[in-house]
Formats: sequence, C-alpha cells, structure tokens
Amino acid sequence: MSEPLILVVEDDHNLTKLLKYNLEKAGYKCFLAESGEDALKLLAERDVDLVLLDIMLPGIDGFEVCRRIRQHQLFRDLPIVMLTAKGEEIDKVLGFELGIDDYVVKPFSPRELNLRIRAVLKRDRRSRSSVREVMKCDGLEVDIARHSVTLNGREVTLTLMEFKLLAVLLKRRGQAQSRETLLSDVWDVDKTINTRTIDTHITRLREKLGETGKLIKTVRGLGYKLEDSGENGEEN
Amino acid sequence: MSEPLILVVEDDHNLTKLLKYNLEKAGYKCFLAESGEDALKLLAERDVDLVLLDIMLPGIDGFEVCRRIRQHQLFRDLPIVMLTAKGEEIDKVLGFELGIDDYVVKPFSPRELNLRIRAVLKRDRRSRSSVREVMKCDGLEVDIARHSVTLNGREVTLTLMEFKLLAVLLKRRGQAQSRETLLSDVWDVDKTINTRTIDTHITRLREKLGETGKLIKTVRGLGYKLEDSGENGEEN
DNA sequence: CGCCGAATGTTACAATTTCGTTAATTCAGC
DNA sequence: GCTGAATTAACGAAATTGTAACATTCGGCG
Repeated sequence: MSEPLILVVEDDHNLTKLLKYNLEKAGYKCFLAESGEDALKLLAERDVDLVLLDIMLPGIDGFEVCRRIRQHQLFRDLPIVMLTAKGEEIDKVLGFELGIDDYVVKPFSPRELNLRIRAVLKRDRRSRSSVREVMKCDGLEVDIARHSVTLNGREVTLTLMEFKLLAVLLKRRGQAQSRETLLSDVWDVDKTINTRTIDTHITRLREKLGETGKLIKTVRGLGYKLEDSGENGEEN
Repeated sequence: MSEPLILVVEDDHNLTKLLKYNLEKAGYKCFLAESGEDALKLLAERDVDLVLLDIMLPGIDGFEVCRRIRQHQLFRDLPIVMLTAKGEEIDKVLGFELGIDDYVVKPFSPRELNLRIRAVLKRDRRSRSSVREVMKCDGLEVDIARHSVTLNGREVTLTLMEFKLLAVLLKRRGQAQSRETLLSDVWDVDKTINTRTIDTHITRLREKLGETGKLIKTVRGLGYKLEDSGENGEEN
C-alpha cells in the first residue's frame, strides 16, 4: 500500500508549510486547500484518506465544511481531524453530530499531530472493516456485508442460518462455543430454540463446505469450534 | 465505586418513566435522551457506563446511533444494550459487528432487564482486562477458551472430564487436592459420584499425558497434585 | 524382613450421554 | 397452497463416563 493521502485545509501559510514538511517527513502524501470551497472540490478529484481541517477559514468555516463533506455518501466515513485554536469552540468539535474523528489544539507539536493522525487512520481501517468485514480462514472467505461466502474462490450458497452460524464460528475461530452461546449469538433474542437444531445446521454446513467443513470440530460435551489452522488472519 | 451511570435512549415517555424507576431502584443512576442526536451530545458530557438504546427512534435509528458511538475512540468499548420490540427483526450477526452487547425484548420484566445489564457490565469489566487463560507447565499447555491441550506442541485429545480435571490440577499446581475438592470443583454440583471415579480419570490422564503424566503425583491418604516443577508460570 | 490392611492403580464393562443423520413437520414468503 | 428453509423428532452409532472387580503398591508393625 502507498502512503496515505492527506488533504490539509488551512489558510495560514506559515502553518501549511510546517504541516506539509512534517506530514511528508512522517510518510504521508499531502496537498493543500486554502478554503472550504477548494477543499470540497479537491476531495472529489483525489482519493483522500484523511482531512486535516482548520476551523477558521475564509468563507465557510470548518464546521460547515465538515457538514458538507459528511453529506456525501462517499465521504460519510472519511476521517476528519480538526485543527482548533485554543479557546475555540471545542465543545462543538467534540459534538458528534459533525462526525469528527479527532482534533488537535494549536499550537501542537508535530509529534502529537502524527500520533493522532496515525491513530485515526488505524481506527478508520478497523471501523470500515467492522462494517464491511471479510473474514478469511484457509480457503474460506466470509463477507458479512455482502452476505457472501466463497470457498477457494468458488461461491458457496448458504441459507441464512447457515451463514450466520458460520460467521460466528469464524469470528471466534479457535474457541469452543457452547450451543447456548451459539444460540444467543445467532438466533433472534426472543426465540426459544432447541439446542439440537444447531447440530442439524452444523451438519449441512459441513456438507456444503466439503473438505473445509472438516475444520468445524465438535467439542464433545461442549459444542463446536472452527479449527484455527494457524496464521491466517482477519482481513479488511 | 459509585453506581454505574446509564444513558437511556428512548422516546416513549411511558417506557422511560418505568425504566428510570426500575433502574434507580436497582442501584443505577440514569438519565435520558429522546433521540439519537441528543444521545450523542449527552454522551460527550457525562461519563456513561452503559447505553440502553431503543432501536426505533425519531431521526436516526438505534443502529446508526450505535455505529456513530463506536466511531469514537473513547466509546469503542462502551457497553450498549438494545431495546427491541417483539417481532422486530434483528440481525444479530450484524449487531455483533456493530458491537452490541446484548438485547432485551419489549415487553420485558424489570428483573430480566437488570439481569442483562448486570451481566453486560460485569462482562465489560472483564473484557477490558481481557484475561486469556492459558496455563503452562513444562511441556503442557492448557487453553480453556480453545478447549485445547498441547503436550510439547502436539495436540492431545482429552474428554471433557479429563480436561476439567487437568485444568483444576494445573490451576492449583503444587497443591495437593483432596478427592472431595476435586469432585466439587470438576463435577456438577448435584451429582453424587464415587470418589474412586477420580482415580480412574487420573489413570486415564496419566496415560494420555505419557511421560508428562508422571507429574501427577498421588498424595497418599489425601488425593492428587500436579508437580510444580519450578518457575513456569501462567501467561497473560 | 515379611505380613497385612488400606489405599491406590488398572482394566473391563455396562449405562448413559452425546452426536450425526435422515426423515418428518412446521413455518414464512410469495 | 407452493416451495424452500428452519426446526423438531427419531434413531442408531459412537464416545464418554461411572463402577465394580481385581491387581498392585505402600507403610506400619510385629
């Protein structure tokens, strides 16, 4: 992956120079917008990973820029870090309605800025993955959002319950899950289901997953677990 | 520690009254938000321990509120319990992804609500300190969660009773355990089991553990103990 | 040192539990 | 009501478990 791209929205030339220097030293690419309007235009043109946004801007202010960014479907989750002067309306920054991910108070040290940016980027990647998560294990790939399962590249059609069951097993792969746990995590809250129902679904899952199905181990006296065959990690 | 603070996000006034009454009777402090937007603002202002969140809300719905809460670093681990109406379709797997900790179905009894809240709060504290129980002793490794035992790297399959017995011995390694103690710690409370049964299990354990099985010493007239061969400790 | 009884080890077996599977039934969406 | 999914039921197979019977060891004691 190449360096993350940061859009800096700031009109103070002294500051922008400093920011550019530091950000690039820290391994980010960055470019500049001197007003909110510019920023919105530029956003559309390049694939930005994070916006560093001053509150005080000529024309529309940082809050408004933020609001407009969030209006766009595409940028709903785009990380935004606010630059605020001491004493500025920090309350508002903290407010959630704007969807700001973090803020830095001027004057700040380059170190602090970098730490925050790094944290937000990291968090961002994770939070995206938590909504559009793809879990992998051996040849198995489960995409929660798309509700799809592929096995060594081939799509496998699972029924709803099978899918959910597999998802939970995969999420906690390696750990033995009691039937009770599975029930409460997979089935509707108020349903009262025979725990043996799980067995049936497990059977069908195993069948549909073929060789890979053998990864679903029964833990006698306890429940089931998905074998965690080593290093294969979680993707995003 | 003072009473946990619960933020109730609910717009039905009848229900909020009831909730407030019951929660306070149960020893929680609580306050109210009538919309998701309010909730998000209020969260920033007070140090909330748990959010009780209705799905149906004016404006943004409960799931979206949840998502936004989770976006913030500070509230990444904040316990959230969903209030759902009977018949509302809930995708628990998705909810799982959002980090919802539990659900309560309306109409619910105060008792049930309290039980769930207490459970979640308890779990929460535990998961923060995240103790993964892996016990090691010589070449022996017992992982409770995974329900696995490895002996010098090789997996050993134990039956449930064998596993439990070994776990207890390992947990109290070095200390002699009377048969009575073992019985009450390993077996179900209401089972009336011959103490000699333990001997049989010990035999089987020793056999399966091979050379390492010799670490299980019998303490004549008392019971058994697992030799504590020095410094090898417990992990995390 | 050798005997004896108590405690423990071992083994086999029967009872029980648990599980996998198939078939039957119910359920939900169309 | 038709269809596929979800659930339950049923039954046989397999694993686990408890017990009892017998073997062995241990420790004290004469």
